[in-house]
Order: sequence, then structure tokens, then C-alpha cells
Amino acid sequence: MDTPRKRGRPRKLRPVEGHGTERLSRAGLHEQAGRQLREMIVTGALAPGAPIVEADLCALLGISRTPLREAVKMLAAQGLVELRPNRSARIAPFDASHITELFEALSNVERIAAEYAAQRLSARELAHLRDLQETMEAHYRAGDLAAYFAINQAIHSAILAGAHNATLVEMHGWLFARAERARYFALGAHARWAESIEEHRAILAALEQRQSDTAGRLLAAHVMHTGTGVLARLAATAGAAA
Amino acid sequence: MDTPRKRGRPRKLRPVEGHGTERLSRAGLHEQAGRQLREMIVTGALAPGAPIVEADLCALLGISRTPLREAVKMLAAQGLVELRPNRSARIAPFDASHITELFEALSNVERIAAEYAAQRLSARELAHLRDLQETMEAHYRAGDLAAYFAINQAIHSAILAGAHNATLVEMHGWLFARAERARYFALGAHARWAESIEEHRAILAALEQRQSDTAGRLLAAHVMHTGTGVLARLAATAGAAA
DNA sequence: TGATTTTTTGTATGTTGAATACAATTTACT
DNA sequence: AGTAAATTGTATTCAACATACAAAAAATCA
Repeated sequence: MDTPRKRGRPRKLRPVEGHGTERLSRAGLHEQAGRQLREMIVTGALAPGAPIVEADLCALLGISRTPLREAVKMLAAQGLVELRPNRSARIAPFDASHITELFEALSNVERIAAEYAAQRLSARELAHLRDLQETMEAHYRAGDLAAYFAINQAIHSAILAGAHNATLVEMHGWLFARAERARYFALGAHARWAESIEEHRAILAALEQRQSDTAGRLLAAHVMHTGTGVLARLAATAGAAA
Repeated sequence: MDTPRKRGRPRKLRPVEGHGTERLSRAGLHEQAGRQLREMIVTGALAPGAPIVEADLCALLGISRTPLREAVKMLAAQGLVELRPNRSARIAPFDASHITELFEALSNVERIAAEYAAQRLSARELAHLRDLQETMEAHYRAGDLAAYFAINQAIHSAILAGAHNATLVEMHGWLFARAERARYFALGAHARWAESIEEHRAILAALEQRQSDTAGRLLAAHVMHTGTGVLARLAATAGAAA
């Protein structure tokens, strides 16, 4: 059989390649490693304060040190890893005071976003938010925790996006990974379903009525509630990690 | 011309360079490279949108590609560099809309900090702020721009520190590099000396009286003023870079 | 049909991606 | 302490990918 060889220039069209695996191989090893490491840090598979031995992680991820180090440097810039000259890097420590700080910052970033969003949300974006709220309540009634959670996150993202400020979105993403880590720490800190739904409804109402101060205040309070919830659960679970 | 062969580790980084400089050499090449690159980006020596050719920068900084790449990855995570898979990374683009976004975010971060600071500043910290204000006014009267500028920055840092929230400080630093870049872009955007002094005085007064809302509002407005100043200067200077 | 433009194909070159090798430093052990 | 092992820091090497350029083929027009 004849081989239709395509040496030299790849075709301009990139037609039939839309399968998920493409993305991964195209992404670059340090990018993949970064994602996997973040996942491991967030879920607690890599405990706070734990030293990062490069060789070990290389073996675990099946890559060499170079891309791993690049990934570690990125995570360090994102505050998930702590770099120490000539020593092993460490997973960023995480205790109650960190969590307090984190949620203070996060709640206020979301407050800002809500304030802008109340002024800037388009009709379409508002409709989308209403849609998300309905879906979330449906999942709540159905008792589908995972789906509820996903939608909950989507709502926060939608509000952030509604501020129409990419820098704000970046900042939020920067904090969000750590917040997720906190949530994993305080496992099952979601007995607040009902209240959370109510709070979301109030926030949506404020956004619809373009009351930026109210929307901001409510959203900040909402985030702080989850923060204190996490803290309470953490204290209850007993010994915090260092 | 031709570079002399450097195999292994050509550079003896441990010559007797005095006692203070030891610290710096110990910092690691990627750290140093990161600092130098940031400086170059902020001051505009590396123009927005310019491609980063690794080999060139290596030659310029006198290091090999490995630490340079690590530095680039960190800067990318900080938003100063844009990574493109399998292509040359670029200095993050920077136009008027970016500046608008940036100062929106920055002013609100400082607002948050001021709100907390008004509640949390210790007597000693307040005294320090008063001190800084006096010094700044002295430099202003003496017409010493550089010194004025340094103190101005110190005041903002002191307010941030007064919020007693390291995460907030981190976020601020994250935005601040970009803000400095914007200021360098709009060169000489400081005809606002007199107003700026007055605004600072009002902010300090609000902090002393523990009026958190007022302090936050004033500081946010102050930052936004410098932002619009930068924008105006940029528009006046003519074509913005892409 | 012949000339010219456009499109496609082939090759070369430069740049990034990843792995390995080696030096230097820190840590563990005695 | 002093020495050995482990671990990080940096340089170099090789491979993969993308782009630029040049040549050839095809299509268009006089």
C-alpha cells in the first residue's frame, strides 16, 4: 500500500483531531505535571508542609526532573508550594490562620466582583444565572451532591465573569485553588445546603435589581460563612496540619 | 563573538564578594533571573508583546536555559509573560483596556486593605504611618521626586501590612508589578503631586479615626486617580503598544 | 497555446521540549 | 566533629515541533 506521507509542512486544516487526548499531548509535560500536582495538593494527597523530593515525584508522574521543576516553580508562584533555596521545596503549609486569611481575601474579591457584576451583567448573563440557580435547586431537591457542587461553583464563576474584568477573574482563580484545598481539609463541610441555597437566591435577587452594594455584601457574607464552616469543621476534626 | 567554552560549571559563584552579597548568590540563578526579567519587563526594556527567545536572554543574563526557563514559568504564573505551547513565549501584552482592568482590581484590593487596616492598625503602626506621611511631605517640599516616590510606595505597603493579612499582601504584590509597568509606560505621569499628598493626608486621618469605610473609599479613589492619570498620559503619548 | 498567478509540496533552519550528566550543597550517620 | 549519602542546582545534549523559504504543480487568463 502506498503511504500518503506528509513530510515537511502539516496541512493548514486541523480537521479530525478533536479527541480529548490530543489536548494532553499537545499541552506540554510541565503543564500536565502542574495540573496533576495541583490536584494532588488540593485533595490532600500531598499533605501541607510535606517536602517535595523531585526524584520521587518524577518517578510517580513518569517524567524527568526538568518539566517537574518547571511545574513546581509555577505552583510556587501560585502560592501552593513554598520554595527554599538549596532545600527541598515544601507543599505550602496550611493552618487555621491561613484559612482565615484566605477566606477574608476571597470573600472580598467576590464582593468586588459582585459589585461590578450588578452594574455590568448583560441580560443574557442574568438569564444564565437564573438558569443555573434553578438547576442548582433541582439538584438540591434530588440530593445530588456532586452536581449541586459543580453548579454552585459555576454560579460563582458566572458572577466573576459578569464583572467583565479578566484580572479580577485571574485573582479569583489564584485564591480558589487554596479555598478548594481548605474545603478538602474540612471534609464534608457542607451541611449548609439549605442556607447556601437561600443565600444564593438573595444574591441573585440583588444582582437582578442592580443593587451592587447589597449584592457585594451578601456574597461576601456567603463566602465567609463557608469559610467559618470550614474552620469549625477543621477544629472539630481535631488536629490541624502544619 | 565566540563564547569561550564553558563546560561543567564555569562560573565560580563563591568568590569572596564581601559578606552581604553572599545572600544574593545563594538565591539561586532562577531567582536572580526572575528578578532581572521582572525589572526589564516593568521598565519596558522588554516591550509588551515581544517574543522571548530563550537563547538570546540566556546570553544576555549569562546563564543557561534551564534556570531561565524556570524563571519564565514563574513570571508566566504571575501574569507578566504569556506562554504559548511550542512557540516562543511573549511578554504579556498591555493596552489601555488592560490598564483599566488592572487599576480597577488594584484600587479595590487596596480598599479592602484599608478597611481592615482601619480596624487593625496598632498604635505603633499608626505612628509609623504618620512618620512616613511627614517624611513624604518633606520630600515633596524639597522637590525630591525619587524619595517622594519611594515613601509613597512605602505608605501603600504599610497600609497593606496594617490589614494583617499576608494573603492580601501577596495579592497586592501580584498586581503591583503590573501597575509599575503601567506607570513606566505613561512616563512622567506625576503631575499629581499636590493632590496626591492631600489624598494621603485624608486617608491617614480616616485610618486614625478607625473609619474603615471612609478609609477604603478614599484609598480606592486615590488609586483610581493614578490609574486614570496613567491612562490619560498614555493616550497623550500617542500610540499604545500592543 | 503560452504566460502568469495561485496553490500546493518539499526542504532547511531555528526554537522549544525533555532528558541526562555532573557539580555543589545539605543532611544523615557514625 | 568528620565522612558518606542523598538531593538540589545548572549545563549540555538530543529530539520534536513549527515556521520560513524555495520549488513545483495546477489553475487562470490573454
